[in-house]
Amino acid sequence: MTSRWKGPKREQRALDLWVKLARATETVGSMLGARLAERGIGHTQLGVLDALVHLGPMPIAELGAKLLRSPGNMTAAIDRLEDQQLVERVRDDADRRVIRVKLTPEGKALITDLLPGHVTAIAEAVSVLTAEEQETLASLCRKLGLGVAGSKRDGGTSADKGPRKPRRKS
Amino acid sequence: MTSRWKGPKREQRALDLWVKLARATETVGSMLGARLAERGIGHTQLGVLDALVHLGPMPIAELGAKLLRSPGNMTAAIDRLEDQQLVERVRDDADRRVIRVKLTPEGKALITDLLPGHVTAIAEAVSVLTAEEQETLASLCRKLGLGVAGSKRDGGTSADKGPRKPRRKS
DNA sequence: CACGAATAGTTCGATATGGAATTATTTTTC
DNA sequence: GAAAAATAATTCCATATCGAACTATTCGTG
Repeated sequence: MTSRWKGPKREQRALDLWVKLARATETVGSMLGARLAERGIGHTQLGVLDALVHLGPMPIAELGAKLLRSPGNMTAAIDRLEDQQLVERVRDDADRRVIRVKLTPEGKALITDLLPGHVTAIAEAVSVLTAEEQETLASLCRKLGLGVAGSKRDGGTSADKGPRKPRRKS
Repeated sequence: MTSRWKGPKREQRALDLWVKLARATETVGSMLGARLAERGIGHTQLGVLDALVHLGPMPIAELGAKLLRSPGNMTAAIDRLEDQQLVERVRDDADRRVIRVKLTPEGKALITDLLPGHVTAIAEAVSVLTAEEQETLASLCRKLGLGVAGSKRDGGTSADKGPRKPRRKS
């Protein structure tokens, strides 16, 4: 989008970068997504299963923080996993507000079965780049991601934090 | 997701790259999305308005091809733009199957007003990288995107093309 | 020229996602 | 210790997105 921007070179460069970055991510992402869809799970659900198998049962909020997803989204994602009997919700006795999400044997079996192929697919997708290029790309992405996320935390020009969301027409 | 993968180095590298690429894109994308949301439009809708203002009225299918979106998605996106009176549908007389999407004066005003700030936001977001880094990143993303998209076109191991979508449990 | 294939859009059902309001349960503060 | 503030999760609403089925129209071929 927004091709041929007739602004300063600095903006042309930024725009060009953003278009290519978004395209590449979307292309790889939808390819991986197609694989996962065959097993009936999405990116976020994979993330949940992966976190659970590697780190053990954990509260929903913690999963949300790790995967950068909203609470409502996590509830929905876990609902679907629960529908498929891949995870179960376990109320925490110490703090009864929290619910720990736990892999079922089926869930564990699925993620164990799925991960190797998923990683292989990623490796294949990025194999158009040399090892060195991959490392360069990863490093630049890291810098970019951290930079943007960091400046988002404090870079605001207005110092207040009150809710100021204009409600769109119903 | 899928941190600490204990596979071959090649896969570790690929996984690390994918995680960082996806994160960076998502971070920048949601930041830009927040800006656009204040004006009531999403990424795809911006893409539509942008294409129309730069290239003139065009059929829905053409927009879909440019923006890599499904037909159904385009219909929905244009519905919303039409609700806001930013575009209008014009039936083509020569070929009555096609509908040309056309900017309204309001739509033209909005996109004209919106683009400069959008590009500035992108430039700010990527400003953590030097000009050279931006160019390197863009070039690697281009190579990656083209490589994956290209191999997707022919890389299939099975030569048939029949519909073989296993229907998930309703 | 009629019929079947192709093409443009839409509709429908499902998942994905965020944000605001709500409920339940702590924790904090006076 | 009770009211207030904070926190965990859910619910509700709107948008986003895809794929498959469907409708309308055009094209291609015998």
